[in-house]
Amino acid sequence: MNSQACENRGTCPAAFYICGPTASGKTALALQRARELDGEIVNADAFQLYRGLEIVSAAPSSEERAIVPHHLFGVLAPTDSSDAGSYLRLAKPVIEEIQSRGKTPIVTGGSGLYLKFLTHGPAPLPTGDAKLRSELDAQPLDELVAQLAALDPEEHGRTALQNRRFVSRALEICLLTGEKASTLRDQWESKTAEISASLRGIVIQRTRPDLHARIAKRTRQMLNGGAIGEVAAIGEISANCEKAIGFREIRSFIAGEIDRATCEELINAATRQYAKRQETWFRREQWLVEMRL
RNA sequence: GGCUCGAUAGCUCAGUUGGUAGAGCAGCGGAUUGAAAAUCCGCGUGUCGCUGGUUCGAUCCCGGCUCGAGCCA
Repeated sequence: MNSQACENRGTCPAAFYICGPTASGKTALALQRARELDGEIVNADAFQLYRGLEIVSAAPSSEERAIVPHHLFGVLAPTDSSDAGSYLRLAKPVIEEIQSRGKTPIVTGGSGLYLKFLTHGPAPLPTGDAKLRSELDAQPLDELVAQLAALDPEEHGRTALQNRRFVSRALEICLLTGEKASTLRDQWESKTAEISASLRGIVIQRTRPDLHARIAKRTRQMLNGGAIGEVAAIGEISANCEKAIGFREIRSFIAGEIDRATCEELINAATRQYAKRQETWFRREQWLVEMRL
């Protein structure tokens, strides 16, 4: 089906995207497609970018990586931070390089925002500023909301004002650029539809009971397969990297705060919730072809 | 065997001086362009153990039964 998608595009080798919720089987499918298409796999998972979290982030094994070329796995140190913009800067040259050799990049991952940047390009917005963010974090939410209302009434009107992250980001854009966040965002919005029309990819779908069973099985394999040692071995870690599902729970288990069964269930619940958010995200990406497994 | 306590949502529990019930967690739906495995919004999903009785009306009061915990034997 993707070879056909490729021909339709007329500019083979295009990139092919494999998306879907965590534990849905993206890694296995990517391997299969890569062999069929003589392709190479490019990571689009925010946490598989990190080194030292291979087990917790369910990164492809070294055996799997040996089958076809894999890119952007374990390229960041645990002390590094990442965001959608830096991912785009990392991934774009890699993808172009693969294409230049006549191979098809099989971009695989479940980080919706990262994929969005890759497929639809960055908005003309500034990178997050750590110093400004910590200043904004120190202020009460209603003050941030009031500031946003004053600087950019339109953005204020369409932002979820209970969401501190969204409010501070909107404010950050205004303060950093001296322009209105609403205007800058509109510039990006207007061009996304035509971009979507040129993209080819699939989103894996599974029934909830199936997905939940797969999550439970994978969590158990992780815990039995070295995840605890992996977390114990990690030294310094950035606040960004620390947010990997499983990391905090396993640390808590190692510290004796929770027992192993609780640790396992907490990881399962967090993973199920994440998977649900991913499904909601990808449901909106209408260019993705649904693939029921 | 006797006595006491408990039995309410998937789980842990609250509650109704008798008018068919609500929290947390789980779950479900959604938002989401630079922290995104993040952050935020919405939704209660129920034979109130079973069975008789009292009552206009019982999840609540009374009797019996079942199961569980504890105490005494």
